[in-house]
Amino acid sequence: MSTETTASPVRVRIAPSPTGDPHVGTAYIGLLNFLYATQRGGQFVLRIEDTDRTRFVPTSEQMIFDALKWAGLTWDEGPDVGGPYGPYRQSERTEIYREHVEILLANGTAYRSFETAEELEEMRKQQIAAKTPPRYNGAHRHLTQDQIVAYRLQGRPYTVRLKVPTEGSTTFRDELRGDITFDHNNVDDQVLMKSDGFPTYHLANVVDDHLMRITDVIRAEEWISSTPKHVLLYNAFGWSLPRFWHMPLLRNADKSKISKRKNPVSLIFYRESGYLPEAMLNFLGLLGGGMAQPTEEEIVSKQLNTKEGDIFSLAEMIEKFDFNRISLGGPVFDLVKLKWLNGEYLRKLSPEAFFTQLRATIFSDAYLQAIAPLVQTRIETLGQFGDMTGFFFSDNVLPAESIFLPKKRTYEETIAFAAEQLATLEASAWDLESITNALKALGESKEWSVKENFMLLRAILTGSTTSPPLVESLVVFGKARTLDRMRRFLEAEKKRANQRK
RNA sequence: GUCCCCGUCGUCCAGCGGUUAGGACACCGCCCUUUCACGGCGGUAACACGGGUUCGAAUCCCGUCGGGGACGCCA
Repeated sequence: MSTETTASPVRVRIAPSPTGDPHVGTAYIGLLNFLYATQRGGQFVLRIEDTDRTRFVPTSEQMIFDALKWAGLTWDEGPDVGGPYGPYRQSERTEIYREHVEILLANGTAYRSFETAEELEEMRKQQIAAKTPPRYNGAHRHLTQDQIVAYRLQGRPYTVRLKVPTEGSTTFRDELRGDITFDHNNVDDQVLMKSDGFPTYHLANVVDDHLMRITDVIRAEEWISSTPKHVLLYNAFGWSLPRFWHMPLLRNADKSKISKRKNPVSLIFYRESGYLPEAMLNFLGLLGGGMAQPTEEEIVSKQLNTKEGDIFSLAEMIEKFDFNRISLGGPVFDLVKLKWLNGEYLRKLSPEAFFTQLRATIFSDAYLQAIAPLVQTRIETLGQFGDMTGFFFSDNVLPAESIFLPKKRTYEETIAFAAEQLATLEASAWDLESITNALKALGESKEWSVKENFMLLRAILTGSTTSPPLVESLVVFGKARTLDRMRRFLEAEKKRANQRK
């Protein structure tokens, strides 16, 4: 693969979107970018891609910073630390994108498109029904100047689309896979600027990568099929291309792209559940190859236990991780192996350090202080504290059917309702009032009494019919762990139901 | 459906034309042990299939099949 050195220093970036909890995939790609830059004495940039106002979550950006720092990754430039190529938040760069869209409009590589979202949706539906590839039909590619002026005078909203050539193809080099070619009739006229004036990923990404002097785009494999659009954009601006490295996608056990339905994907979850960042990083470094296994001689000379080949620090990854070793099959994110690794790290700690870890996370003063008031009014001896709060400190809480099933409900409707509760909590802000209101609204719409509603959730969360106040407990236990517990409950019941059949 | 990517034990990796196909997790057994875990020892288990190329193919080529991704005014 390419080993040529460029005159310019290596600059890479990760570009997460603040749309929810920081994702384990962001940490994975972040680690890879970090390693690549560090190994080459380059810079690692963090850019926040917050151009989708409909999915924007205000607390998310800070969580991304915190989670990446927790994992042990640091960046040289970013919204929080600044840098010479800022701003590093795309919502603060809209003027830049607007100027660049004008360039494309002027040189004829982009055009205005006046269809509404509804019209396009209708078109897509018809195409899918007709089993043809859903693609923009190019209706407004050749509007006359008069028509465009007329539409604009009417105040009709418009998007700006990339004018993909009708003939020919685009070939680009993927550093891991070699040349990849896309025929232009398989490349859609991508929207570059939405009617709200915000750019789409494709435009913002290319413009920013160029302006921020990014030399290597290291991102997930899911971007391969939009890379020709990006290449066309670089060409339209007359810019030179960065190198593209598409990393294999993390997978669920069934090989589909990793998703929160089938795996805990929130880094917050791992932090709050007591995973060590070193173990997480080590595990991510294991996925996709990259780290050479020790040779037989090394095992002998360094007296390595064979399993030590799987255990390595960030420093060792910086030293040894080799991008040309990466294997292209999407690795399954295997929680079982992560847990084993985490256990290895935990056991290696000195007793003092282990205790410190415990006190910093699962038995932190803050956590205990939040829990204490929930039991004080109902406690008789301090010794009962554990009895009343065990579920806060346990990982495996699975209620028996006799506990969770309401008297007047069937098993099926109960499981269905629990799934609704999960969806509701997932969408809810994590405070007493929001959760209470969301849960009650759900109960009303499905005609579940408050009692049935809350008792079911209580059973899932605590494994018991008695507990400290439910919603207060939820708040303290945290969103990430609550959702995980509910998903595990649902998963366990699904398995149980299948076995009964 | 169309395009693109991928294909070694259940899972994660080794293997780069000649290996009894190796290691780790998981699983099973034995040892250690008052229990459980840790630790130690051992075991089950894979080159998707079919054609080439070659003296020789897990390794190179082609096809088939299988898996995945993309096809949004999401990223």
